[in-house]
Amino acid sequence: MNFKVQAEAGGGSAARAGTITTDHGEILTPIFMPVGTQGAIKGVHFSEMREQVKAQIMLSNTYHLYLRPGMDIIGRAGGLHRFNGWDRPILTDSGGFQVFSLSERRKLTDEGAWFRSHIDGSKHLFTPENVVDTQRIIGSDIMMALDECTPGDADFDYARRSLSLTRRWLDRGWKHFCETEPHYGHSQAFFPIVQGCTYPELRREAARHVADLGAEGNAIGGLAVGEPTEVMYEMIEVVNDILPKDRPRYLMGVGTPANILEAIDRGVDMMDCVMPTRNARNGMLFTPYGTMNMRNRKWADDFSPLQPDGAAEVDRIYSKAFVRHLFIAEELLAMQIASIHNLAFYLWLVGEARRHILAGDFPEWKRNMIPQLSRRL
RNA sequence: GGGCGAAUACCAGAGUGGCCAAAUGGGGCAGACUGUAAAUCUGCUGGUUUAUACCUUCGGUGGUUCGAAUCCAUCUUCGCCCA
Repeated sequence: MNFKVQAEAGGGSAARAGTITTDHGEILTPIFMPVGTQGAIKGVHFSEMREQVKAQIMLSNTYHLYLRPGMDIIGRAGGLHRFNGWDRPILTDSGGFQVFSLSERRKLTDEGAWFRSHIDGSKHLFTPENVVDTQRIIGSDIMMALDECTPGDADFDYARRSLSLTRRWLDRGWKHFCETEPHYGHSQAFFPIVQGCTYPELRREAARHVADLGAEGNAIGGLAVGEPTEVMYEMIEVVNDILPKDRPRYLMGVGTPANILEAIDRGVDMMDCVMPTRNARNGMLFTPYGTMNMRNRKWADDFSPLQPDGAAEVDRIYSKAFVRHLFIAEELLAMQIASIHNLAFYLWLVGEARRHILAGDFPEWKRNMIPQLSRRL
């Protein structure tokens, strides 16, 4: 994997535009990565991902694929790319987020994280090493370290101990990564993750440790997990001050359209979030002019296109009234259209950010966009 | 012409003497959703800007009763059956 910075926004902004090169193709940054937890983007075909969403890389999840269909199947398929047919880059999360989201069904030890499967209750141990092995079998272009995603409201003592565990796990995972080889002939990168909750001193310490590793890219985790948004922005600044500028920075699990622009402004290059797809399934559309709840009666006889100037074909061929009808009638197509729309919008948003960074007017553009994005139409 | 049944909030539909402003669904409104155990969850939905409070409601009218959506009489409308 290789990263080149092409332009910096300047004018008080840390935003930059770059290119990540992987064996499965190039990624123009800043980039948003649609989440396909189980190897599939819910409700969206890969042809739609390519032609309408214009996704350049997708996310998948080690925990889910490990449980189902299991590594035997993924391995025999020849890795996830072969298994699901997506030939562009794939990034896999390690299961660290499940340490957080399934907290009541897991137990953390120094050895690793014990999980009870959410599917059948069976017990499984994730270690920093076996999570690397699993991601080798998946064949993701970018694999993530096993970490504890610390809740945003953790007290200092908990956050300190949690970070210490994440750091020990990271050292072991990194070592194991360096000692093992890819299985399928394409190279794989390993991203360490900065934790530290909302405590700047912990974040700095974690960022220094991560930076010292010299990985091909670095991630910021444990944000948008309960802390105030302003605190999240502050943590991004604190961390990005330390993380190397010549490596991509990945802010994990963030966020709203406004969050994404603020993160880019602070020097983040990669982001992912379930929001565009999950909220789509729940009837919410994001647009450059605000959000729409497609179940509202006010769209019942609005026969204008979803978004006349939208990035996706669905924006022009389907009307608001029709999509509202599909949601009320619980037609599957409603969620498919909404998911394609939202992902296409997110990709449009980061694409515009990149364009404005290159054009040199990113700060003004961002300032104008932010108030619009959170309006309710 | 005769017989039977039914009329409940926006819709459907429970409730058959007090715990009923009235279950439940739908619809409507509002909110949530951030490295996906989520096509999910929460709240409101007669009025009175707050309410364990008051007022107006269960086809119309008139009764019985301390008390009626619930019982009685009658009228109206609708459905089914017999002529």
